[in-house]
Amino acid sequence: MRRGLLPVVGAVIADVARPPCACRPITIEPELTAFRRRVVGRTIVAIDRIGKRVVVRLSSNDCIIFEPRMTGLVLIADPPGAEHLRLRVDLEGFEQPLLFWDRRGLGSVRLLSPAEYAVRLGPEKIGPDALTLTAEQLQQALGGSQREIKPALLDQKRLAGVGNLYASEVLHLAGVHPQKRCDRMTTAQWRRVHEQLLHVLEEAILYEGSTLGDGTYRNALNQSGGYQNHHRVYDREGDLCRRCGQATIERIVQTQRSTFFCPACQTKR
DNA sequence: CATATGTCCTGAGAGC
DNA sequence: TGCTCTCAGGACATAT
Repeated sequence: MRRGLLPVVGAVIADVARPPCACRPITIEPELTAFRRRVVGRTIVAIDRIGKRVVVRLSSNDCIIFEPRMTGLVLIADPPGAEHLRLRVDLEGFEQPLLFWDRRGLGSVRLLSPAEYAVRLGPEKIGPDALTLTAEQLQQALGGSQREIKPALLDQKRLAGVGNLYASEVLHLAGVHPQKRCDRMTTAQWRRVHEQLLHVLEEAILYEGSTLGDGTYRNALNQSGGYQNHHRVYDREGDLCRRCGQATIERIVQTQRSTFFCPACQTKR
């Protein structure tokens, strides 16, 4: 999503509007009048990412934080539908505005000053990023926990950027059972989890994400991803494991979230 | 402090 | 066919 938005770096914001929407409004902070006053005329100097959020850095040093959650999209293309368009950011000299579209409306858009950013998205709130931390940092972040590894991988305060789908995929390739307790993992197992964390995320980025059955995820140009065709366990309950070719994929629930795994490839030991 | 649970939202799909 | 019900999961507030 972030990479697809890079073409708007250098653009000047001309206006911001909240298109009329029959659905319940999402969180936009501050309210639109103040939001507009602080962004119109500013230049987009960078598009960054912190954990799962898109960070649009402005020449004022303020940042627009897009938090898409499951169904939110940040687009520089026509959205998937006319409904559920939540915010439009017009750019000088650009045909296409920057859009925030969110079918379920659990996402948000926030304009943060550097001081607000430091508090709300500081290291207390967002842990080291999954794409850049070392195996030692991963073990340091989660190794002392008594929780099961799979829910621990989703704790954004300790490790940023891993979602439910990818947690299952990573553990399958690492050969680690999702119910394995963090404090009972060996250093070799942490190294394998770290290795597959990078591998899965980099591959998923290469394929532009996973567009599941409901068709929600699209890249910044409103194109489908392709990684769903490479899933080894996610949403494959009852199907044959692609790794061992023997066992079938099982589904369990951990802290209210689905987990998929192969009972043969992923040992509890 | 460390974890777990309830909540928000909409539309797809299941089951009748 | 059309209705109701369940479920999907990311982050945060609240509970244990």
